[in-house]
Amino acid sequence: MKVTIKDLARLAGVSITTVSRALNGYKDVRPETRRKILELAKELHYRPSGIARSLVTKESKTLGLIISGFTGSRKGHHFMFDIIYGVIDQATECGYDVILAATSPHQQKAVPYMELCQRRQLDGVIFFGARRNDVYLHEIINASVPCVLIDVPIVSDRCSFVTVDNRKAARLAVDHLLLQGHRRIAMINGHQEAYVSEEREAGFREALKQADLDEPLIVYGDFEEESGREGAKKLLETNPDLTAIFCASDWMAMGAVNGLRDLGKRVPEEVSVIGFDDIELCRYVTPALTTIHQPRYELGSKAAKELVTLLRGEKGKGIVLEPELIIRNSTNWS
Amino acid sequence: MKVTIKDLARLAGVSITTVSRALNGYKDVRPETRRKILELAKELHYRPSGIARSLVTKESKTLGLIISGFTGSRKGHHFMFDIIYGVIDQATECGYDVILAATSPHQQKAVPYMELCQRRQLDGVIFFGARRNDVYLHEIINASVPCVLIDVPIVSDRCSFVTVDNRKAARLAVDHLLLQGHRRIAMINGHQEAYVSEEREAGFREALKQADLDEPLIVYGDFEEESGREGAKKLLETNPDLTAIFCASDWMAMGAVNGLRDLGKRVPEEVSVIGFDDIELCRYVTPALTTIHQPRYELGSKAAKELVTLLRGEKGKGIVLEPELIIRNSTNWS
DNA sequence: TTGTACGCGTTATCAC
DNA sequence: GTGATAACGCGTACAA
Repeated sequence: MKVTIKDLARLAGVSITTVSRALNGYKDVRPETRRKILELAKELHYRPSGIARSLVTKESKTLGLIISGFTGSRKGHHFMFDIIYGVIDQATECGYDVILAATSPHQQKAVPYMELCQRRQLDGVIFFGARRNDVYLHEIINASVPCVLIDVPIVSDRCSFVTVDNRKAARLAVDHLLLQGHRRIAMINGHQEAYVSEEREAGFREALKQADLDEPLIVYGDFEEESGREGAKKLLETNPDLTAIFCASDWMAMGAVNGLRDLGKRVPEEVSVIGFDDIELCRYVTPALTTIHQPRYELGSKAAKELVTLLRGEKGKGIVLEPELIIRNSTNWS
Repeated sequence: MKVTIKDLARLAGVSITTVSRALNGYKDVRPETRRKILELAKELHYRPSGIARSLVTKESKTLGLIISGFTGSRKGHHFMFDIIYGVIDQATECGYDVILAATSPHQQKAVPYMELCQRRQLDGVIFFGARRNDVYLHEIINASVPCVLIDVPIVSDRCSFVTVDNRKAARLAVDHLLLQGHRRIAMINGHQEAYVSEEREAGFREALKQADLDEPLIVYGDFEEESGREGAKKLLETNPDLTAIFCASDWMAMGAVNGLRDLGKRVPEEVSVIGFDDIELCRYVTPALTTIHQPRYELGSKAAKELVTLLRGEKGKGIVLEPELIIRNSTNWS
C-alpha cells in the first residue's frame, strides 16, 4: 500500500508533526531524529501527496497551458510544439507541473474559464491562440487566477504577456525588401481577429511611409496556405506591377509562391516573397523562404517564467522578444 | 472568496451531506431541496474542488503524458503535436485532465517514475519515446499505475500499448519498390534502441525474402537528417548498383536524397527513396517524398482511450493501427 | 526539541 | 429524506 506520513510517524516513533518538520527541512528537529526519519522515508519510498498538500497550502503547484483554436487546422505544429516544450521546461525548472488543455471558441461558451482553473486549482495559466472576440479573454482579465497571454499585449494586476515585437518584425521584412530595390510591395496579412495582425500591419505601413511609399496594398487571409495563394492572385490581378509580397505567415507565403507560379510569375526573379514565423519548412521548399524568425521555445519558456513571477506577487511587465530576419532565396532582385 | 460546499449548506439551510448528494445526483433528495441547492450553486458560481475530491476518492482524474528524449533535437514536432492533441482530445472527452511531462534518460535517473505519478496522484500514464534501455520502462512495467506505451508492444496487468503495424509498413514500402522493378534495395534504419526499428527491419527482410532477394543491405542512423545523408553515402560507396533506399524516417530520407545528390545521383531517376512517418515536409520538398503514413492523432487518441479502459479495470489488449503507403515523386522507375 | 489539535473541501457510512 | 461524523494526507499555530 501507499506509505503516508502517518506510517512514517508510527515507525519512527515520533509524531506526524515531527515527520513533517524533518521532511520539510525545518531547523528545530534533532539531527538524529531527522536522520532517522529521512532514512525511513527513503527506505519505504515515501512520496508526499501533492493533493493533500495542495488542500492545505492552497497551492497546486500546477500551471495550465490553454491552447485555443487549433481543433480544425493542423498546421500549427511547428509553432505549438516548441512553445509547449518551452513552457514545460521552464515550469519544471520552477517546480510546477503543467496541465495542457485545448479549447475552441465553441467550447469556451460551454466551460467557463474559471471552472477549468478552480476545478484543478491551477495556480496560474498561460493562454495561447486568443482571438479578439474570445470569450475567455474577457474572463481571464478580471479573473483571480494569474495569467500570461501569448501574443496579446495586456498587462494588469494579475496578467502579463509575452510576444515578439511584431511591428519591428514587419519593418525588418519590408526594409529588407526596400533595400533590395523593391518599390511596389504588398502585404498578405492574417485575419484581423489576431492581435499580431494589427501590429504587423502597422509595421508594414510604417516602413512604407518611411520610404515615402504610400497607398499600401493589403489583403487578408487566415494564416493558412490556401488563403496565401488566393491573396497573391487577387493582388496581382489588380496590381500587375507589384514586385514583392510580405506575408504574415510562412504558410501563406508558400501559398503565395504557388499562386504566383499559377500566374506564370517566377519567384524570386519576378516577384519576391517573404514569410513570417520561420517554420522548418522554409529551409526545404524551393525557393527556400526568406522569413522572420520567431523564437518559439523562448516564447514558451519566458511565458512560464513570467507567470511564476506573477505567482510570487510581483507585477508583470510584459515581455517583448526580438524577431530576426532570415534571408534565404525567395527574395532577390536580379 | 471561493465558495465551498460549506457555504452552500449554510445558505441553503441544509447539511453538507445533503448538498453533496444533491450535486452528485443522488436520488434520495427531495426535488425541491435539490432545486434550491442547484440554483444556489449556479448563482454563486460554486466549483467543487477537484483536489479535495481526489483526496477522498483516490482518483485525480488526471493522466500523465510523459515524453522522453526530445530535449536535444527539435525535429519531432510534427509527430509530437498531433499525438499530444489526440491524447488531450480523447482524455477530455473521458473526463480526464492531462499533465504533460518531458523527461530524458538523464532525468530518469534523478526522478523515479513513481515519484512523478504519486506526487500528482496520476490515475494513469501514457509514455512516448521509450528506448530499450530506458530506466522508466522497467519501472513502469511493474508499477501500480496503469500505463499505455506508444510504440512499445508490451501488455501486462496494468500495461497496454498503441502502435502502427511497423512490420507491415515496411513491407508496404518495400513491395512498392519491388513493384516498380527495383531489385537492389537498401535500408537506412533508425537506431536499435527503438522498438520500431526492430519491426521495420523485420518487415524489410521479410519483403525481400519473399521476393527471393537475399543479403539485405542495412545501415543504421538516428532518425535525423544528417544520419540519412551519411547512410546513403556509405551505402552507395559499397554498393554502386543500388537503385532504391527505404528509410525509417522522413528526415533520414531527406538526408538520403541530399546525400545522393552530393554523389551526383538523381532522385528518383537513378535512385528511388522512400521515407517513413509522412510529416508535412514530404509534400513540399523536391521531389515530393513517397512515404509511409502514420496516423499520429489516432496514436494519441487511441492511447488515451486504451488507458481509460485500463483504468476501468478491464484488460488491455494492445492496439495496432494501420499504416498507409503514400506515393509521391521520390520513387519511380523511369 | 517535540507533540496536540485543528483545518483544508469532499465523499461516505451510518444513524435518525 | 436528511444530518452528524469520520475519514483522506498533510501543514501549522499553539502548548508543553
